[in-house]
Amino acid sequence: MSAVSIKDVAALAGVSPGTVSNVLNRPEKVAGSTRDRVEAAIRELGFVRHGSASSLRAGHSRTIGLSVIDIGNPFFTDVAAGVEDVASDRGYAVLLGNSSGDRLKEQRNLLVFAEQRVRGVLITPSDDDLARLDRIKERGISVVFVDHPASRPDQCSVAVNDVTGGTLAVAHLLELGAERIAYVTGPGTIRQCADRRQGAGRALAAAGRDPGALQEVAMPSMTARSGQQAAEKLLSQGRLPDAIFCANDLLALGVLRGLMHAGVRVPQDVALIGYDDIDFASASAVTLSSVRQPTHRLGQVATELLLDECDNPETHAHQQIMFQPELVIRESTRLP
Amino acid sequence: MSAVSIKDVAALAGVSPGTVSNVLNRPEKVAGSTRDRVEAAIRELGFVRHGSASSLRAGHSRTIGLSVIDIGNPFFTDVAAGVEDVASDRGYAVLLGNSSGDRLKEQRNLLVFAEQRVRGVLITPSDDDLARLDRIKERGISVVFVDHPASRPDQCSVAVNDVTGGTLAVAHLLELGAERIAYVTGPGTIRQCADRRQGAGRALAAAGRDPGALQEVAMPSMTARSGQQAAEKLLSQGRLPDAIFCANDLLALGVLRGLMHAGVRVPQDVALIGYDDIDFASASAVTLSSVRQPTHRLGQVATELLLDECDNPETHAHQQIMFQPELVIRESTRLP
DNA sequence: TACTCGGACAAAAACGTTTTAACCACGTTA
DNA sequence: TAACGTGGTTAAAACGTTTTTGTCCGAGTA
Repeated sequence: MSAVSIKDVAALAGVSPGTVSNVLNRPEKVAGSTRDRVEAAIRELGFVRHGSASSLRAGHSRTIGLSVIDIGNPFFTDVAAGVEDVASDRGYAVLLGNSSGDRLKEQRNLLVFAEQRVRGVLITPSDDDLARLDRIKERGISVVFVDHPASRPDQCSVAVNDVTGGTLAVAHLLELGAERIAYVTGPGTIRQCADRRQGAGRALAAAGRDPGALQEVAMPSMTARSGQQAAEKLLSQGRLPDAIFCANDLLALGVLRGLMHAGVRVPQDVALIGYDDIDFASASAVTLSSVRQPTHRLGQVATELLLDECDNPETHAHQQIMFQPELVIRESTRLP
Repeated sequence: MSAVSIKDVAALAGVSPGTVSNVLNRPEKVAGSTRDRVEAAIRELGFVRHGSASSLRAGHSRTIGLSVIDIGNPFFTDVAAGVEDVASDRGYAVLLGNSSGDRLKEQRNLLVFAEQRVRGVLITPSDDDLARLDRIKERGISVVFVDHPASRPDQCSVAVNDVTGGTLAVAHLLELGAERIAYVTGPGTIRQCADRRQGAGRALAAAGRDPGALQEVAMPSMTARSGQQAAEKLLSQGRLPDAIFCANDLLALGVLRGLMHAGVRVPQDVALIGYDDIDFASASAVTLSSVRQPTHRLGQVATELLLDECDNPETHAHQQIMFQPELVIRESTRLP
């Protein structure tokens, strides 16, 4: 049993418990010689601080909560890795919550976070219901949005400009000479999908076309399976488009597979571009052009903002950071 | 601020704090009418228990630690999802630690877990150094191995029989009539790779062949990139094998891409099989045959074992559970 | 010499829960 | 009638830190 407490350390070092606490938390406040003695005692006894006791008294823990929509999506996995990176560096632990897009589960996760008195919460909200998050903030827990721009100036957020991304993708397709373009997307309620669609419209307008002239195929989920179904749908509708823009890479990989199955050549017959630039985009049989997001960075920066807000509440200025996406051209839009 | 404590609830309900604690933890010990009153007060005040105070006094938290080798690998992601599932169901929070295969990081994560006084730890150990884990167990923290059979009877583990898996894969290739088979694998120190190799040898022996007659290509990492390099290596060595067995799907996807690039047809020219059956295996241009592991289940069962060990220490019997893998045949080994 | 000042540490009170022992009223049993 | 449970509740003592206040001692100042 881990019976060794700060008192044991204090006794061994011949100081008071308060002094041990000081070397732990404000080493500069204690004289060098005593500090050495205490540190030696800590090592000798294998003391590790009791986080619960610490946060009970201090009023806050060294833990942050991360709530994502789908831990199975490589996009969120990359974000999580970025979060874990900097949190772990700063000695913070990460509490993981996976909502699976379910509001109830998200709610329950937030409750668990509240019980654990996390220092702050990183969340990719599954919808725009902010009242729920206000209840968290009333508890003095900071909240930072990830991959979702905050609509209010009283909180931080980190996102990537999806409108720009949509423009980049479709402008690229237009440059290839595409006349008829299809947009394979997820549910219309998803902000990312809508923003990317809007960006696509801008690219069309900039080329002197009708911004609405996009054949839209909306699927209920954004998985490879849905992508393949979308391809079948397109194939059954007679004349294929010249180019297809997919709202994420999973959809695009599915579309790619559906097309190849039908003997349609990519990019010779149809050009194809995805979104996210997940690792598998460059590993598919025909490597996938995509719109890259600084995913890992997203997680890192969000965590840094959160920890800054926690550690320097008075000087902290809320920021809504918007990254810019980047076009990645690979075989699926490169004519031989 | 979340100033509402158990005392406030007690005051409003007209009972003592101890009674509130009882309705929270042993509802059956308190009379129905008082219970109702207390629960009403809890709802009215929006009280949420202070986890730190609770675990400080109770001596244990409602938190478990999960340490994985690579959160970017879909295999581990699936495991994590399974863990999160049952932990969340039982009201436990999951602390995530990503070791990236780095022993130091793994060490640091375990320290953080110890500080948080987690109830137990789920870990896919990156090596067989058990002394480190003994230090954790001395602290009264239970440890369950995930995807790694425990070598000692004093702890639980959940794993999948990799020897069987290797046998399944190679027996299948032999049935297809393969004469010359290659094994593309990761570092030899990884137990999974070695076990799968051993299984492959058994299949060869069972077919009356030399168990060593396998062309081995060992790569430093088990990613798609490495797989592609492996394919290039095979291509440069002159005559290709009839069939290739890869130690995981990421490698296989890379090999597939490398072969297709060189105009080699799969499965007509070379049959290909991977391992893990990650989602992307069925989404690639040529769908990938693979050896399926009950990944999600692995995470679920491991968590159930851990929580059982924590909640019923006296009746708990340590178990080393070994699941059986399953062959999944897709296009990459299916002759037209 | 008397005084202040500041650095280094100690003592003790708090943080919000859980848990133990004590208590009380009220039937049941001898 | 007296002793004895018994179910329901309370009071109070923990749990291991952090933080505030206080004390001590020696150096610097007048």
